Amino acid sequence: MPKPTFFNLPVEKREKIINAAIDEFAEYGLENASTNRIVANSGIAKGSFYQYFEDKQDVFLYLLTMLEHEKLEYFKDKHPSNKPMDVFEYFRWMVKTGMEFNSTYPRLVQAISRVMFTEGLYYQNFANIRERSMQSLRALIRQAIQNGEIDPSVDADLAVMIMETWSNAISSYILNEGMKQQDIVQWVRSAKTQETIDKLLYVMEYGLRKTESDFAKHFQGTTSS
Amino acid sequence: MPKPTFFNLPVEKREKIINAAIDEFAEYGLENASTNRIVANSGIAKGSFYQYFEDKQDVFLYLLTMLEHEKLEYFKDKHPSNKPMDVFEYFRWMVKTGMEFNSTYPRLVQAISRVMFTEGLYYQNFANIRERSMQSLRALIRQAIQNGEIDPSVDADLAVMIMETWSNAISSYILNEGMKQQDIVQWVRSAKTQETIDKLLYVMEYGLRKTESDFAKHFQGTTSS
Amino acid sequence: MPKPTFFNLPVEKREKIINAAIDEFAEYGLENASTNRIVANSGIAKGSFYQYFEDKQDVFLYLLTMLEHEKLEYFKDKHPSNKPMDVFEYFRWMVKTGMEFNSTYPRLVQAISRVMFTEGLYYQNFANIRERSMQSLRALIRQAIQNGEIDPSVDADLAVMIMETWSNAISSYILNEGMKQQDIVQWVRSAKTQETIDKLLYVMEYGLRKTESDFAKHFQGTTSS
Amino acid sequence: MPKPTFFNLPVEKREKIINAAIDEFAEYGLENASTNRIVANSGIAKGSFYQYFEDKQDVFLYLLTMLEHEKLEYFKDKHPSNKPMDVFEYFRWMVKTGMEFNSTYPRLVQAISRVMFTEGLYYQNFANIRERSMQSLRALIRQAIQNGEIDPSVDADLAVMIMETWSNAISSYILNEGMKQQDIVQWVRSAKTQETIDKLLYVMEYGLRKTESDFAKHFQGTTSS
DNA sequence: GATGAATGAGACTTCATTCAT
DNA sequence: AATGAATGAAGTCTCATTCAT
Repeated sequence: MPKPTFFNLPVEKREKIINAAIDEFAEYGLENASTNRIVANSGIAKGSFYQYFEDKQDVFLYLLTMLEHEKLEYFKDKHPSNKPMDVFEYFRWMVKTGMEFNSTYPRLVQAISRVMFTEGLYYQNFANIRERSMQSLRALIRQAIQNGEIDPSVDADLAVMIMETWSNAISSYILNEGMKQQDIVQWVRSAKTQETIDKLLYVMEYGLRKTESDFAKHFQGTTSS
Repeated sequence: MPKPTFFNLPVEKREKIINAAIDEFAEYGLENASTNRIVANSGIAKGSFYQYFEDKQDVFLYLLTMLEHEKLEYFKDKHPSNKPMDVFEYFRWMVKTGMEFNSTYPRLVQAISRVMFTEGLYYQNFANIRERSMQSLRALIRQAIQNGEIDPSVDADLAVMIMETWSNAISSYILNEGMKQQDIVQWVRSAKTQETIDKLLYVMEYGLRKTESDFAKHFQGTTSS
Repeated sequence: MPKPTFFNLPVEKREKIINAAIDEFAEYGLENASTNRIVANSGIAKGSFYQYFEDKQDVFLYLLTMLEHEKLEYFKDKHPSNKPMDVFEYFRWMVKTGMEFNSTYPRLVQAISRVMFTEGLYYQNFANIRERSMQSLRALIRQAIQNGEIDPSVDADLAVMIMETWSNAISSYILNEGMKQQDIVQWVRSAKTQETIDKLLYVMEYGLRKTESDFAKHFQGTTSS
Repeated sequence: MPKPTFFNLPVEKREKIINAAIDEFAEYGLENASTNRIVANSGIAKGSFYQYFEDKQDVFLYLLTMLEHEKLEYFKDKHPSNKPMDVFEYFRWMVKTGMEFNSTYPRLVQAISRVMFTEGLYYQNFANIRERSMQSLRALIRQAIQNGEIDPSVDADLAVMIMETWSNAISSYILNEGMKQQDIVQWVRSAKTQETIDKLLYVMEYGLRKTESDFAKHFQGTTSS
């Protein structure tokens, strides 16, 4: 985490540094990011960087908490407080709200995705964060299986993996396409984009949902650990 | 491609170099791979490396063609020649055979996946290879929609993306889990692993397959370009 | 041009670096100059070199501007303001003042001459500088032909080439001999050296000067483009 | 000098090697010439090179003797046996025949000039060769002064330097211009080129020749060592 | 005699980090 | 608190030369 000196800086300067860092990570990843370029693009001195942060990774970790914080705020505002939702409705709301959020901070999301996907596995610190967000999804799904919303013959762990995969896939698909647009926020909220998301989610949901499907017949008595 | 000098080397030496390269790419990706470490782990002189290859990327490209070649051989042997299959049966066969193949060359597959996923976007050369393999899948799916095997209200491009996503997700899931096992080949062929794959494929298939599902009702008249 | 960091250095250090660079270029030329040796002889770290300069050529370009600057200053002081001079008097003054200047900065001049003569042709940057100084000479000579000071049957371009050749020849002759002397400045200003220069110039002048020479008879009606 | 193995080679192979070497030296000079490229362009093995020659310099020295040999042959054939000539006539004949020779072996001459001018000073071996050719010129001039053909107030050493300078200047001027032509041999022998050479020589000659010039008056009683 | 693989020194350059001012 | 010069390790790549086959 940044040192106190960083938070004593005037907001403008802080933002300049953060933006330079975001651009650097988005472009080069964490390992290949150059602190030299970051300070050059921030207009701060080399030494100052090390008075604000421990090192490169420290900056990145801060971006990560920034993202978490912003995401929390964003979701808090949008939470459909009183409607009762089944797990798929909930997941759809989560994914769609996530997309909206991503389109609001596209560079930040891009930078962090870039690093998490490519180098995240090798940094212990990141593994923890990933694990945390997975656990809440797993709890949700266990509940859904108990509620009879998800076919019980589908393994809970598999279901988590499936939903996580979809969440990531949709995210990166939307972000990639969106970066080509002029106004990404508007594009994400457009009817056509929303329909695309709906279709993707529907395909997933239809595969998972408990029906009088053949699923049980196919896999009866084989539930895995 | 490697220079002729490389192919004149004794097999042992060649394999030592290749293995060192695979380990390096698997661990660090392409950009961050260190030729210094490769030569150190190969037990060859720094100058020798450049008598065998143009540069780092040259080595990687060779691994790529190696993989393509081995995969082709592997699939050729296993092709179920005379059975008529629908697209899902075909896909299931492809994915399963792919898994088996991957478990036979796990390090190589891991190294290449690592690079292709994370840095592939930035190298024009790789984009072409990726595009080539996507096209055959796209043709397959167009055919399947015409044959009435896939719900036509699902966009063909989306279906490609969905199946590709699944293929990748299953691959990396199996590979990750498999690397923890003692005998990865045996583990992949075990009944339980095969069942897991089946479940994942089934969920996908059930989402996509043309049924009297609500899919058409949901999205009728909205088919996008 | 050097980076600002270079000019912030204490004078001593700057001179140590510059001297090491001059020695290196004088000894090895530009292409073969070794930054390794330069830093070793400067007593600076390898990385520091690249905080002061872009690269080798950057250092050399700086030496070039240094020379131009010093030369300008030197000539400004010595300009014989009010005497009217014909082209040969002017050329003699220029050459002699040039020799004096060279003897003041012999190593620098030597280093730069070395590079300009041998590698100058291959660097576009240098070609321009050379061209610039030639043009003023050409203008001078055209004028002299019009004034009847130079035999018009000598081609103007040839005359330029002749005078340039002489200027260079005298320069390198004097510099070579001078480097063997203890006190080069004093040696250049000695009566004997000055007489040698006079003789060389005289031979050239006598060949070019318009007289009732046989020149016109030899080449009448044959003036080439 | 090349080892005996070299001279046992079939002529074709020998020429291929020599031509590759000439091209390399002409392009890169001696220091920067790459034996790697020479063997590549010769189509011979790396080791073979060192069975034919000691090293790079050995090849170059051989080119030098080749040039000397060819030049001698060329001049022998063309010698105007019975005409009595004064020193200037002789010099003119020498320069013009030299030009013709150069145009017959332009690449070889170019390669050697390139190296001799730029790096020759630093190789002791070359200094000797240069000295040898200068001595014959010096003897010629001493004779000419005694014969009363050259103004005795011009120092003999200076006269040598002057004539050598001219010889070089004309050589490089003609070679440079000639390399731009389609048929360099024809171009050198053309009336116009010959006239240019004549003019240059005349200017030199007129400066040096003993006349009732002011030269003696200018420099009387000052003859230097 | 011919080959070409092997070698390690040295080329240029970038890097993250420290520390005196 | 801010600066930016200093550092040397590590990066990729080329080189001339040797030597076992």
